[in-house]
Amino acid sequence: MAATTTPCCAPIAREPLSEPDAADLAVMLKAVADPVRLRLLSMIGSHAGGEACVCDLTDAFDLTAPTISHHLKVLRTAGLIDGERRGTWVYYRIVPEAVNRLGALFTPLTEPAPAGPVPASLAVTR
Amino acid sequence: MAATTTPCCAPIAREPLSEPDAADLAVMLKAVADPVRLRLLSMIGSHAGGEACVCDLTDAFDLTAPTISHHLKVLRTAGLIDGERRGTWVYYRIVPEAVNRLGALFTPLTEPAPAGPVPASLAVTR
DNA sequence: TTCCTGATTCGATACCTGTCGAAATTATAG
DNA sequence: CTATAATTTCGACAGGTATCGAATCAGGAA
Repeated sequence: MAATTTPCCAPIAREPLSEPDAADLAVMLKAVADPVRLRLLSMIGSHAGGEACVCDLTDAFDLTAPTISHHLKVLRTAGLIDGERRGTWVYYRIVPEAVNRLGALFTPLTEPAPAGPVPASLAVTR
Repeated sequence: MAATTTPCCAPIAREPLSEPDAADLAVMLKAVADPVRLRLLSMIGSHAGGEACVCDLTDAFDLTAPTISHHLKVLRTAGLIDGERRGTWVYYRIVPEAVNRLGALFTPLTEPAPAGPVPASLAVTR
């Protein structure tokens, strides 16, 4: 489901986001805009082997299993992680394309960029 | 206010995010996790001169002025934009450090990242 | 089979959030 | 000083969401 590697979207300060693109990205960002899910994503991504068992994740939080399961589902529905059952346990791993897409969106701007004349090279392309 | 250039945080898949860091980043991400605010941020960042007047922004949406003002406040509170009143109009511009911080968080991974040996030096800290 | 353990689904509840209309604020123009 | 325009603040309301306990599903072991 939703394995479509949508390329999409120049850096956020490059040109105005279209309404559909904004809506699409917002779905992904909403999934990440939560302390628990951020940590889950980080734990999964940094875990040895590139994947983590739900059993490992649950213990790190002061939350019940259903709640963790709910958060994992949100991340999976947003296309940020992918899960697979192997025997008794379920393993999740990051979907790199999705994370990279977010990284590309917030690509570095012109750095400190104090108030300058700022050449119109950054004008609205439109 | 809140001009503290919090460095913070390795790429999300590098090591598990600490609880405080996750909470901190979630605030910023919540601000961006909305279609309207995403477009506002994009319009401000890509506007000629690096700043945009509220009057310009309001017309692009099918929302009332109070609502747009609310969204701008959310973005400003999160430290993503900074506003300044000049005469009758209020101008907003992006805070590059904040956006860069998000970009760094979702920095590219090792690409396909299949199951590798990956030393257990990155286990869940707990 | 039957039991046990890991994980998800299902309701229910308390809280957060996006939106609006009305009122208040700020600054320019007559 | 009064009028007008641009923004913001203030309630208020509808819809969304994080969390839990209980029930359910999926495999492995006795």
